[in-house]
Amino acid sequence: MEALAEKKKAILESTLQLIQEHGFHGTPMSMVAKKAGVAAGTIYHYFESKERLICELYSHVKQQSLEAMQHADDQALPYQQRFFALWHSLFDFYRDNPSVLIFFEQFVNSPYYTQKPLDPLDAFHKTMRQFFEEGVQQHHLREANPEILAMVVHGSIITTAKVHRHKKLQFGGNDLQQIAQIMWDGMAAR
Amino acid sequence: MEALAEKKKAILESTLQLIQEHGFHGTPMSMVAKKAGVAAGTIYHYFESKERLICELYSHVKQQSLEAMQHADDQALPYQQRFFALWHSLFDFYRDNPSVLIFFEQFVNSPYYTQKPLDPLDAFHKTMRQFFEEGVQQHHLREANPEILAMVVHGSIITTAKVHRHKKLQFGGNDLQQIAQIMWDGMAAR
DNA sequence: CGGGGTTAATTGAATGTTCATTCGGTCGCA
DNA sequence: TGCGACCGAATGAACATTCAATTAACCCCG
Repeated sequence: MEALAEKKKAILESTLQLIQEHGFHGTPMSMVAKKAGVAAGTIYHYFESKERLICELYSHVKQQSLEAMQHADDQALPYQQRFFALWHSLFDFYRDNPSVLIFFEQFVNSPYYTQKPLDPLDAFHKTMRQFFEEGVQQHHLREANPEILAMVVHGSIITTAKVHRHKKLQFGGNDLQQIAQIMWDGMAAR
Repeated sequence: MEALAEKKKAILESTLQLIQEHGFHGTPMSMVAKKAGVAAGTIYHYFESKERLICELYSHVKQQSLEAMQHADDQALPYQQRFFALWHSLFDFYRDNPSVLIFFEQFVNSPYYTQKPLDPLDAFHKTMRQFFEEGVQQHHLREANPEILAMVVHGSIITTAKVHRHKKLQFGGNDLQQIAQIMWDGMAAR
C-alpha cells in the first residue's frame, strides 16, 4: 500500500509548505491539490474535510518533533549534558523546518486547537515531562513542578527559533549556548 | 472628533473579539460589522481593506501591551524588584486580555507580518531592550546581548500566559513567582 | 494463465455558498 | 446647498466540497 501512502504524504507536505507561504487562509484546497500533483477530489479520498486535513497534519508534525527530540537523547550521558543536547536538538529541528514552526504556532492559536479535546496521549508532552521529572527526582534541578519546567524550556526554544526565523537577530553558536545556559542556570538545583 | 472615532474603535474591538472566537479566518467583515453595530460599508470608510484593518489592529494592540508594561515600572525601585514587577504586569495583561494574546500570536505567524517591513520604531521592543541594557550595564544581569535577554523573558511570559489560557495547568501565585524567579536566576550576574 | 467481475483510487468540471468589496443613495448638519 | 458619515443590497470572485465518470488493482474461477 505504499503508493497510497505516497499521495497522502504528498498532500500533507504540500499543505505544510503552502501554509508557511500563504498562511492558514490563502491556502485553498485547489492549491494543495496542484502542489501535491493530485486532483482536488483525491484529497477528499484521504481526508474528510479541510479541517480534518489540518488536524491530521498537526499530529504528523508533532510526531516529527518528538522524534527530533528523542533521537538526540542519550540516557547514558550526565543529566546536564542531556539537557543541552535536548535544547539544541529541538532548536535545530525548528530552525531547519520553519514550516513546522509556523504551522504549529498557527494551529495552536486557532480555533481548531481550542475546540478539540486536548490529546491526553500527547507523546511529545509526556516525554518532555518525564525528562524534567527525572531531573527533579535526581536533584539536578530545583524542586518545581516538572510540567512548568518543561513548559518554560520548550517556550525558550520556540521563542528563539521564531526570532531567528524573522531574522530580527542572527544567532551565533555562542548566543544559542548562552540562552540554553540561562535556562539551565535558572532551573538547576541551588 | 475623539482620538479614535467611536465607530472606528468599535470596529477594532469587535475584530479583536471575533478573531479570538473564530480565528483569523472565520471572521468575515459582515460579522465584524454586525458586532460593531455598523454597516459593512462603514468599515471601508475607516479601513481600506481587511488586511489594513488587521494591520492597524496589530499596532493598536501592541500599544496597549506597551502601556501595561510601562504602567508598572517604577524606576525608583531596586532593579530586581523592577524585573519582577515587569514580569508580573505583562503576564497579568496577557492573562486578562486573552484576545490580545491570541490575536498577537496569530498575526505574528501570518504572512501579513512576514511581508511587512518590520517596524523599526517598535516602541514596545525598544522599551524592553532598554530595560535589559540597563540591567547589564549596572551589572545586575550577566554580560549578554540585551536583545537576547529581552526575547527570552518575553518568551517566558507569553508561554506561561498561553498555557494558562488553555487551562492545561492552573497556576497559583507561587507557580508564577517561581517561573519569574527561574528567569531571574538564569540571567542574574553570577 | 486469462479474462470477467468487483472494489478502490483518481479525476476535474459543476455546484452552491461565502465573502470582501463596491456604489448609489440617505441622512444630518453647517 | 454641500459635504462627509453612514447604510446595506448588489456584485463578482474565490472557495470547499460533491459526484458521475474513468482508470488501475486485484482476485477468483475456468
